[in-house]
Amino acid sequence: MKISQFAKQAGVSVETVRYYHREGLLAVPENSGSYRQYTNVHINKIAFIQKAKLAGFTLDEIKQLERLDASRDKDEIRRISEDKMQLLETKIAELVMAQTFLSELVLACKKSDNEPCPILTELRDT
Amino acid sequence: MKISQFAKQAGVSVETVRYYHREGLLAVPENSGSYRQYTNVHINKIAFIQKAKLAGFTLDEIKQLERLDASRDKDEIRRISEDKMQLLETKIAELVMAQTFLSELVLACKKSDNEPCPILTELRDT
DNA sequence: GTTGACTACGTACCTAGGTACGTAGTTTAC
DNA sequence: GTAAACTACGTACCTAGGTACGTAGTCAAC
Repeated sequence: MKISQFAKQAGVSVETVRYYHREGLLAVPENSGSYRQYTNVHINKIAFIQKAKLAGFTLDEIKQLERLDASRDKDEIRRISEDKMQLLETKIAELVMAQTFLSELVLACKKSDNEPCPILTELRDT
Repeated sequence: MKISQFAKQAGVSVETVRYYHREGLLAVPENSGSYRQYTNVHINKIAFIQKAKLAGFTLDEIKQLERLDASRDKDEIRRISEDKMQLLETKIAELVMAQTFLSELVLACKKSDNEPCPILTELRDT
């Protein structure tokens, strides 16, 4: 299939497909005539990229995972995955703290009557 | 005090101070002689910005909060804060899903013996 | 045989929050 | 009185993951 049908099936934009080509994430398919012919191989590859993104990997890391897969370097794949989990852990903790902080402020704001909003005074003074 | 001492006390870089000036987040202090004189007012303002960042607000939103504070618009401040909490909620849920997914994969990888690493095969097939 | 849709390619632009650099003026130390 | 350090200002650059646009080629339909 040609690029626009492929992009539609893969659930990304044509520009994104080209971007992945440029970044070396997605092999450029052979031409059939003047245009590139995309196949299920490419669909699967895009699906893999999307899933790895959902798992928190960056595009660079996804490229790296592919290389390690090719070289069957299981230990390194696991190391990278564990690092990523640690990073997710940290980010989650940060966001939870922000959320807790903010929810306390909003609660205080609801309780306050005609005083100035505690959200800003707390941010200023705590 | 002059900008470099101020930046040090505020815990940001000189470039960041200037950036905040450019973005209209931090008022440019009066000159004393040829150079700007920073005071505790500016220190407090930077501290406020840092805390609001920790609470998950973007610099644009922090500017907006200041304006609403000046106009004493408590309802709008609370609305923005609740929106932000919702956004934090969503982001946290996404990260937790990524983390859960990844931890299952790493666990499967540890259990596997001489098979190919399940992390990549799962990403490919699930 | 020309219009419209599609493709390929290259380059610029976008957000967010800065960072870095070059130039020119000023102040401080010796 | 001059060299080092500091300041002000403007502009360019950075990451990440794309998006948008301009040009030129190609293909199918009418």
